[in-house]
Order: sequence, then structure tokens, then C-alpha cells
Amino acid sequence: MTTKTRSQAAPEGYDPSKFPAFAVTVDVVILTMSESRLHVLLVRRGVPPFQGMWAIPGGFKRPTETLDEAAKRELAEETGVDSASLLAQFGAYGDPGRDPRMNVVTVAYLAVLREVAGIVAGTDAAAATLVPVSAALNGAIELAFDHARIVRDAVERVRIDLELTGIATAFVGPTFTMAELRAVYEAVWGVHLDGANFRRRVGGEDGWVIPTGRRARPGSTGGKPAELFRAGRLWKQGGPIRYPQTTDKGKGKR
Amino acid sequence: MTTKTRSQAAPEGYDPSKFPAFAVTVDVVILTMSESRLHVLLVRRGVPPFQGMWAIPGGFKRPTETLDEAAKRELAEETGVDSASLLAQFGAYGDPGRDPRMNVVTVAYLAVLREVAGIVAGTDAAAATLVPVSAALNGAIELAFDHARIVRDAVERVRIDLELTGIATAFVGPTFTMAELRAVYEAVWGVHLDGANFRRRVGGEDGWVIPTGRRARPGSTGGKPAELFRAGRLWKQGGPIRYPQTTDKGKGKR
DNA sequence: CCAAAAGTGTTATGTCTACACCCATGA
DNA sequence: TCATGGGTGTAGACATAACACTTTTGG
Repeated sequence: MTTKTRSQAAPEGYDPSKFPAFAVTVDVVILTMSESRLHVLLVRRGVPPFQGMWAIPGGFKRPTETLDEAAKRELAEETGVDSASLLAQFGAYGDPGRDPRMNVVTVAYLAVLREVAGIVAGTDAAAATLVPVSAALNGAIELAFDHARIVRDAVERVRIDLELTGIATAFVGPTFTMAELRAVYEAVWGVHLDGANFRRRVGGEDGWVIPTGRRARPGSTGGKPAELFRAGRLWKQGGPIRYPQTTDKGKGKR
Repeated sequence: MTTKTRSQAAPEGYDPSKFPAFAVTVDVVILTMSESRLHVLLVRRGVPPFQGMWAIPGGFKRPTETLDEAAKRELAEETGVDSASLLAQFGAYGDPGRDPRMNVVTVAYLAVLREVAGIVAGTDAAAATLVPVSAALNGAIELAFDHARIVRDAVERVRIDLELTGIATAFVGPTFTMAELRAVYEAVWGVHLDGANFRRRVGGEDGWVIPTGRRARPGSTGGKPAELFRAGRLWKQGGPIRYPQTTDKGKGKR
């Protein structure tokens, strides 16, 4: 209304060197399964502000790299992992004052890892740890900056993507059993899924997962050896597993 | 691997004033229905670079405002509309060289408007126009910067959100007929939906839409007057309308 | 042999699709 | 009264959830 015809271009007489300067950082929420629970990797801050507090790893974007490249670089620097099972941008955060030092806009990425062993070892052991997301979300562990919100948004994204994409296979190994895959859904959603029906859905002829012909060896408590599968066609929308509805009979369609 | 224990914090001896400086802009993809087709609002650039080309509206983020506030401000400046039916962030773009002048990271927003009349009038008429998204996507209209990709991503986002959220009601007026709402799905998805089944799904007792008791008057060609509804409970995931599957009988579950 | 875990079968119930049919209006 | 679009009914096909049952292992 006030200054029309602005567009992205500058008004007449504009000097390109006069724009509000921001630092742009790329922060990565690194999630993995551990002990049947969803965990997030945190690093301890060694310098002010928020010195000594836990934070998600991240760093400044370089002018010569893309955002995706910056995320990949940060992930490698923090975990020693060259490539995550999944690395996807999910939001940007730019509230004034979110960093007391300067104007910072952060582009947030979600990384999903399957190998938990040796991840933390890739960094200074005292400076990195894997904590259950529940601890980070309920305030048991206080996070620096607005990282609590960023982690919350990342987990919410995972919850949604479990139903819509093949993201679940990013949490398990290159080959996996039905029980392992099902455990991802059950841990993130906090529900119980019927094993028989789960198998039928993802194991249908459509190829959501592909049998390898091999079998896992049973645990020490016995039991039939489970079939091993590998990830099949990655669905991009409308996967086979749906979040369970209110199973309160009759009413309540969805 | 190389510089461990970096975290978002700087290494020892870091000077907060020494970070790569970026300009941060907020660009808005403004979508609306017009003549039963999805349209996007474009502005003509008055200055280099890309002078004379069409672009999506946007501008620099100010250090004192949030990203959401910046998007709202840009929308108001370009359209004169105080508040869109929907305004949501959907991505960040920071490839090197995407702006030849300087290092720019753009946070992209999707805006959905229902009132098409007077929108373009709110700006300099010669500098703003409403074009079918098909024209912007197939290259018939060449866009400045990487705006073609941004528009493509925005439209893809709408396609997905139609199935998952109540975004469809953002395209229609405060009250609307079933046919109007259905037309949004049909235009964006490029499919035909059965009117009877559509009505049953969104009109169920669950209250996706709420009858107002009033009726629209029929067009000049006659026909039974349609009921008028208003938006009910906004579903955030798993709405009543699903993208039609391959209806080729039997096989092909999803 | 028994317990445990994987995998298969079965069935009542719910949901969806397609299409026939009725309703209210303009000309 | 006819054409046009809105709105309702319904039957067969399909999908789902729950759980009983079989298989294969360790101890």
C-alpha cells in the first residue's frame, strides 16, 4: 500500500551495497533410533552465548555453496558421516533477537541416520551426545537459541512423513526385518500396530519393501527367524501405513 | 571431520563481526483461482538485473521483523490485501549466484487469496498481472532469478496440501458451494471428481464444511440453487478428499 | 517339550465408486 | 415443459482390523 511497485528489485536510486546484513546458518536436526526410541544428536556449546548448553549442530553458510551442500558439510563435520539416509530442508527461522550477537537467519535441515554406532565417536566425545527426543521436547534438556522449537518442528515433520513417504526405511539398516521397520512407526507415533496387518500392507505385491531371500537369526530368546527386506519403491505420497484412527467403533470417520 | 566441535558457536578466538554477509529476502508466491484455473501474481521488474522480466513479489527482510511479518508486509505492499486466506513458509533458496549482485538467501512463502477483483488494482496496474500457473511453469512466461523453480515448488506444495489440509477453502469465498470447492481440486489436480461422492466426504457429520442454510442463486441457465457452506474444522492431516488412484480395476492398491 | 517370535488365514465390518434417480430453477 | 445443474440412494467391489492359527527357532 505504502511503497508500491517494489518487487524484489530496489526502488530508484537504490544502492545494492545498502541492505540489512544477515548471517545465514544451516542447522541440522540429526535423528536416529536407539533402544527403540527416537533420539536426537546434540552438541555442547563451548562459547557464549548459551555457553555450556546443548544445541543442534550447525554453522555458517558459505557464499560459494548451496544450502544443501552446507547441510551436508555440517553433518559430516559433526558426525563423520559422509551421507545420511535422508537430508531434507524443512524450515527457516529468523525471529529478531534469536541470536543475541547479530541478525541470523537459520535454514533448518532434518537428517536421518541408521548407523548409531560410531556416530558420536566421530566428534569430540565430551561435546556430542545422543538424547531421546522426549527429553529435548519436554524441557528436561534445555536447548540453546530457539533450538527446542526447531527440534519440535523436525519431529513433527517426521511424524507426518512417516505416513506420506518412505522415510521409515531411512531409520533402519540397508536390510531390515518387518519388526524393525514397524518399531520405527511405533516409536515415533507412540502406538501399537498389528504385525500381521503391517506386513500385508508394506509387503504387498506393489513393492514397498523387497524380500532379499535371506533371514535374520533369532535373538537369544528364540523365535522364528525373520525375513530380511530392503527398501523398495520409495513412495512420495500416500504410503501403505496410515496413522491409526480413533477405533471407537462406527462413528468418527477420520 | 576437519574442524570438530564447531557447533553453531564459533571456534576459539572468533570475531562475531566476521561472518559471510547475506541479504535475506522474503518472496511470496500469490495464488488464486481465476476462470477455473490456478493463477499466480507476477510483477514486472523495473530495474536490473532481469529488468523488464516478470518475477514474484518480494523484498528484504528487516532485522526488526520476523519472517512471517516480512511476508505479510510484502503481501500488503504488493496487493493491498491486509491478510491472505493463507500465508505459509514453504522453502528457502540460497544457491550461489542466484542473484548476480550479491549473496542472497530467499525465504519463500505461499499466499492464497480468494478475492481476485481489485488485487492487481492495488498495485501499479502496468507492473502487476495475474497469469495462469501453467504459463509460468511451461516456460511461456520467463521468470527472473530462480523464480520459476520457486513457483513450481509452491504449486507442488498446494497439490499436496489439498489432500492433507483445508487449504482448498482458502481459494473460495467465505461462503461457497460444493461445486466451487470441488472446482479447486479439479483445477489444481487436473482430474474430475464425482460430485455426489465429493459432497458426502466433505459434508459428512464431521464438519469439514458447515451448511449456512442459505442458497446461491442459479446461473442464467437454470438448475437447482446450490447450498452455501462455510469452512468448518480445518483438517491438518488426512482430509476427506484423496487424490484419485489409478482406477484401472483390481490391481494397483495405491 | 515349551516359550517366543514370525508369518498366514479368516471374517465381520466399514468404506468407496459408479451410476441411477429425484429436485428446483430459468427460459 | 425442457434443459440444466444440485442433491440423494444404493449395490457391488474393495479395504480394514482383530484375532486365531501355524511355523521355526532357542533353551
